[in-house]
Amino acid sequence: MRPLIHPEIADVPLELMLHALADPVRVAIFADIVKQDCSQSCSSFLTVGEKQIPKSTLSQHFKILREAGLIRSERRGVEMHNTSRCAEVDARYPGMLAAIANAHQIQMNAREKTTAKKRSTRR
Amino acid sequence: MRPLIHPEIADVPLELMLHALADPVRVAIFADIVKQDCSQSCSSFLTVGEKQIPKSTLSQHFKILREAGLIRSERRGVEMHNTSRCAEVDARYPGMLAAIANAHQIQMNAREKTTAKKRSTRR
DNA sequence: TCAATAGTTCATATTTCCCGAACTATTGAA
DNA sequence: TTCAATAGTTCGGGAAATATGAACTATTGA
Repeated sequence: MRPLIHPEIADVPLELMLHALADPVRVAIFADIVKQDCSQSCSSFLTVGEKQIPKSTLSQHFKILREAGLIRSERRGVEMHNTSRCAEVDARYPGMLAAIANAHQIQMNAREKTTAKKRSTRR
Repeated sequence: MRPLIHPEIADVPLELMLHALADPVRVAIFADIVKQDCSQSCSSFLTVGEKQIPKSTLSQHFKILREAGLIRSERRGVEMHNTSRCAEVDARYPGMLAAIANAHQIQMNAREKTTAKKRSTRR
């Protein structure tokens, strides 16, 4: 099993970061890791929203976030300890990750509202 | 020839916007349109950086930016008039596009420096 | 009416992505 | 130590998304 790759932020093209966040599952995972910036095992994301994510897919998603310099993953016994690298990224690209995480939250809130409305009108 | 689509910002998933910007050519085009927020024809981007972009590819790129709600394209005679929709996006997701455009600029500056260094060391 | 210019659409070859199956690594128990 | 359980990774191949040449459309100016 090859070692995990954690690139220097300076070596990550901006597009790679944006690509990593340009997926509903990954941006949700990332926003979650940022919010409660303590450990987060991979398997705690086997369901994201309503969706079930297969283990192998999840592993790929974490790899993409990792190699985009957005998170750091360390083994802690049998499971993984994932933390965000926000501070490092922020030093290079100020405010970007915060703005994206914030946007994600805004979108979630907007969705919450519309699904609540749908429920109340029996749709 | 079917009419161009300009969705409401509220109808564009955040991921679609990020996806649109997660490409080196598109983020360069977008940053340029934002910077000098006057007209920018499509064909003014037939070369981006060092790269030659085929016309058909460029057309796809503009379509993706447009349908992600990031730009507005209007016909002006024989060519296209592209403007950013930053203000509208900003109303929903404050600061996000500015932070990304800024990040792109920072990356460009960093690259400028390293290529200058390479040139000076005869590489 | 025609040629020139700017962009779009279509077809398809290529690339990327998803996910089941098999594998690896760590731990705790027998 | 061996074994079972748990957490994650890797691999392979089918599905989906991209890139681009060729053909097309729309507008203008001669």
